[in-house]
Amino acid sequence: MDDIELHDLARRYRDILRQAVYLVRSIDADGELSTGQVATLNMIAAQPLRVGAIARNAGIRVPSATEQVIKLGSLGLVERKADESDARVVLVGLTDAGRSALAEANARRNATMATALKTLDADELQAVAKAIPAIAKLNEALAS
Amino acid sequence: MDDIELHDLARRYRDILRQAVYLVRSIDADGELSTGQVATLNMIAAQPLRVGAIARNAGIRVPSATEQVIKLGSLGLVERKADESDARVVLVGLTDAGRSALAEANARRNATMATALKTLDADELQAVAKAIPAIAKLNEALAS
DNA sequence: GTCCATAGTTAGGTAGCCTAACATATAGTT
DNA sequence: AACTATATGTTAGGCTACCTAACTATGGAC
Repeated sequence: MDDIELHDLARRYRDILRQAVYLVRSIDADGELSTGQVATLNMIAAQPLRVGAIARNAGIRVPSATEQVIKLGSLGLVERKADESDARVVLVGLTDAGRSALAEANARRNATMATALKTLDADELQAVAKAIPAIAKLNEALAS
Repeated sequence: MDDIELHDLARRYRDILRQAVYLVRSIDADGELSTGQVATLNMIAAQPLRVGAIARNAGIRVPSATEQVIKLGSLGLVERKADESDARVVLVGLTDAGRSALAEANARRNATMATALKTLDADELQAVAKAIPAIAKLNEALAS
């Protein structure tokens, strides 16, 4: 694929992405938890993470992550634990309430998306499914 | 495609989209114009729009659009004109400076995206290209 | 002409990000 | 062991972009 086509693809991809960004935000606005909050909860679902790791994964600075953690903590969704081997470290994990709030939020968001996906025909669904790994790779390339 | 698969696709699609949202923001952060500002300028590139139309297209409220227009106006990128047939209406159009700033911003963003696209192989590029119309349709479905 | 609807602005508030400055803990050096 | 440099978070203060509520001015219906 030559440069001209590549630039055209870039333009078209950016166009739909811009729209999608807005839509994701509006889907998320339905619930009580913001996009960023759900993203943070998802991150620590598998195992507790330090504040710095949350910041890095979310693409924000450490003080912003601290803020988020404080907020989520005051909502009772996360808890802060000490790291046994390093007293500087704060480990942030889900509470039971956090776990169920996350499950609910994810379910609602996925359901909305699934409903939208139903409007696509089989070929289009196939196209989206096939593109996902490529987009994931693209995301990685953009991240660096 | 049955419901279970659909929900799985929804989840995976939401995952990469969430990442992409963050990346779009970080790409945009490189320039002097914010994501929203460029989106607004793009909107009025073809023909001047009223403040209300800008708000609707951008998915924001009218007062927020007013703010944006004021900001862009003070940067000399847009100009406000009266509508001849309705004195309540404010038409917002690009100035020459706005047009060239927009071209520059788009070029820079597309170039960044094109560079990232170069890391994909032919099959992956094909997959992205094919998915774009489907995603556009999906966006429409989500918008309603 | 009165009344309601529409277009936009102004005022005031909030969420979520930022940088700079700080406190504390660890690790490395002598 | 003491001294210094590095790493982890928090606090303080500020900015942008959004919001709702209240307002002004124009337009349209009756």
